[in-house]
Amino acid sequence: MNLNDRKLKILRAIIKSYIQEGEAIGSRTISKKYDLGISPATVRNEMADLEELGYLIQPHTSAGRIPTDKAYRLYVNGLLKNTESVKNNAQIKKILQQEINEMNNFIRNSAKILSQITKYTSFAMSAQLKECKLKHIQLVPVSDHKLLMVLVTENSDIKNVLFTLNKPIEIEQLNRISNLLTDKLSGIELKKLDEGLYHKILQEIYGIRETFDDRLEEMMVLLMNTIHNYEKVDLYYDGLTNILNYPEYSDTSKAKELLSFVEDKDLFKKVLMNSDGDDLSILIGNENQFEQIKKCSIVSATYKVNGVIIGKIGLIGPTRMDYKNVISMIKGLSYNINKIISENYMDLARSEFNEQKKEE
Amino acid sequence: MNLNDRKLKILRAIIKSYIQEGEAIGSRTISKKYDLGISPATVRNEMADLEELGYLIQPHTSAGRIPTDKAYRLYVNGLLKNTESVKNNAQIKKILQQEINEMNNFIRNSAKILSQITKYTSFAMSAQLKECKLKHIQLVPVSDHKLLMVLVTENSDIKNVLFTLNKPIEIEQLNRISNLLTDKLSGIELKKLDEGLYHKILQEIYGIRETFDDRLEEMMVLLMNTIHNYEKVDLYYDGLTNILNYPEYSDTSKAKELLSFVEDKDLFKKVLMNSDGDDLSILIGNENQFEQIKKCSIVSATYKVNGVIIGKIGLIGPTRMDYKNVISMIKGLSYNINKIISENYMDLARSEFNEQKKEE
DNA sequence: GTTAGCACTCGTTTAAAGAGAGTGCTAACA
DNA sequence: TGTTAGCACTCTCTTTAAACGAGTGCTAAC
Repeated sequence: MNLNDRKLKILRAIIKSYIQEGEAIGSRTISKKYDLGISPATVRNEMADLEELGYLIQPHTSAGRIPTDKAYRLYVNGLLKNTESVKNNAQIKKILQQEINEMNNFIRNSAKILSQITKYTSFAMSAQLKECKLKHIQLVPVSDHKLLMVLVTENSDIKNVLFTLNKPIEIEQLNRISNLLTDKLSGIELKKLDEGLYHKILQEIYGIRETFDDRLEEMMVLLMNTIHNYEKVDLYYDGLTNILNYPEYSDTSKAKELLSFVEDKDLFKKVLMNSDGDDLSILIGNENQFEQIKKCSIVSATYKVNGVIIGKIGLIGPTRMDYKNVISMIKGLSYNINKIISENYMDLARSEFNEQKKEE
Repeated sequence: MNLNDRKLKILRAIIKSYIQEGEAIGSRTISKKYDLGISPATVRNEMADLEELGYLIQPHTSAGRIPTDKAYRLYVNGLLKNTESVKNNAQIKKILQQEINEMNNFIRNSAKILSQITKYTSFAMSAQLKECKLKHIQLVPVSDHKLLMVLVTENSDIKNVLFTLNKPIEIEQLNRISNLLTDKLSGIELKKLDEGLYHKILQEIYGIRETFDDRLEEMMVLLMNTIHNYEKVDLYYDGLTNILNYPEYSDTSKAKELLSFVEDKDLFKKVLMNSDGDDLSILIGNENQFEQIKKCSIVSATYKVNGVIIGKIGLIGPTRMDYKNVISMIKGLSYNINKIISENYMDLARSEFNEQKKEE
């Protein structure tokens, strides 16, 4: 038994209907609404076949049928081939108009708008520091025994790390050390900064000036430890309560199960870090690793600087998600995000910048 | 008609029962469980009086009675007089054991633990930048046209602000400007930094060195604008889904109403900023300003550095909140937070520091 | 002032009946 | 051989009615 053209048409009709209505659909409705020119009885036969093939299930005898994860996967794969991406959506254009200064805010705002448009729960995750190359290191005094290290990566990402010192240190010395660290460490991928490289760099430094700074070694050790322990990945979500709009979660205990899962950032980070690094990743129902979200789908896209993935943005919702809309939205969004990031962080021409230039 | 001793006892019994069970309570149960030595009929008479006085209401004729906001207020005021605060709670002590480097993380963790202990939704809010005095300013290059300004306040709070420049600037110059800004602006309350003071400072600077830096004025303007527009207050919450445990919110639409309200950080910030600056603030039901949370109570405490309030931490839950427990928890928590903050950020002796010292 | 007794109220639970949607199967049709 | 009408059957959801029960307010007695 094969998926002939008619079966496909019927399946698509069922999927579309279920995505919209959220209720099992019967043969009569299919043949009437989606006029395929065949009678309910014929549709019934085909539906029985589709069930046998694993694309449909019946919640109970006298109900209609609903699509399985397998059906959604087929449907989504079909959608992905005819890649349409919304580039001119008015709401997505709002994102373009944002004043973007801080990357984090920009991404968060984008996620917020995404959830508002789609009515699903959106999220945004930054990449791990380890994946990045350093560009600049600056030490800033905070109090006598507290010291802030600002790490600027080549993607123009900024990380703050606070230290506790055992004795105060003067600003001039901080600046000298900052410059030295920047000089020696810029361009190096943080994950490569292991014991070996660390000693090599220290050697180099001592090679230049025999007795430079008694605090330098302490700083280097702290820096090393920090980078090795810095697993922190920012995770942000918005529109959590959108989940409560869907009848799937009208039962509070079901809603709680899902919301608790999403609220647990560590858990949710695992989900996202395990999803592949494709530009567009779609995980449908059982394709998810964790039990609590096996009735959900997650659609996410990456955003990049210099071709390096620096984060993910996407949506989570019920498996009967409006994939068509969601995919084109997220494609359009990530296209725009990447465009804006490169305009802003690659120091290319930027409208605002050009305007200011004229006035000089 | 007055609130005599017996009425008070009965009212307290009803409140305690309702807080625990969440269900209207009748005269029979009161007289049996809380053996006050009076019959149900007598309790009934008193309950009728209490209803007339506005302390109780009946959901419907044949139901028991539940306390009104007025009753909770009376009860809470009573609790506040006999100030007990949990200082030795094992779970709160966990907070003491945290490794605290960054203030934000420390406060967030504390809020997280608070929600885990109490099973309500916790929040933590940082104070506005404007309220603080500056201690150090450091400019850090991010890219050719991006510049990071790190502001360190006297409370050792750290704020990052990103600028877009219209032409690149060298590191040496950045450091010089940083030093100058720090020199001139440290100790000044940010909200006092208005047009007048700004010009005065610029004059002073030009007085010292006639032509110092052509970029200095640009920096000052940016700084000014930033500080004036920097309304950002961090708001964090945890245990959002705890709300779903309470029968009050077993109806998804009710849950959604409340959760959406809390999720809207701007709205929730307003609530918190309007609450008084007392060490402990309790808003019960209708005492709240916004319709969406008039069936909730909010209990919050402040935390301080140098006597200046730098944030609030607290809980939101149904009006039948376990005030007794919550109050003592939050009191104990804020006591410990303040203790830890002063130990860490006032550069007083700290155990870890002392241990390190020995090894020298 | 307190309490037992009792009629009354009203939401909740339980059971039964009915409606409705949809199916699978059979037999007839093109 | 594929398609379709007809029909009995299944199962959930809704409706209706009855019984239940918790709690009250009032009255009269203690």
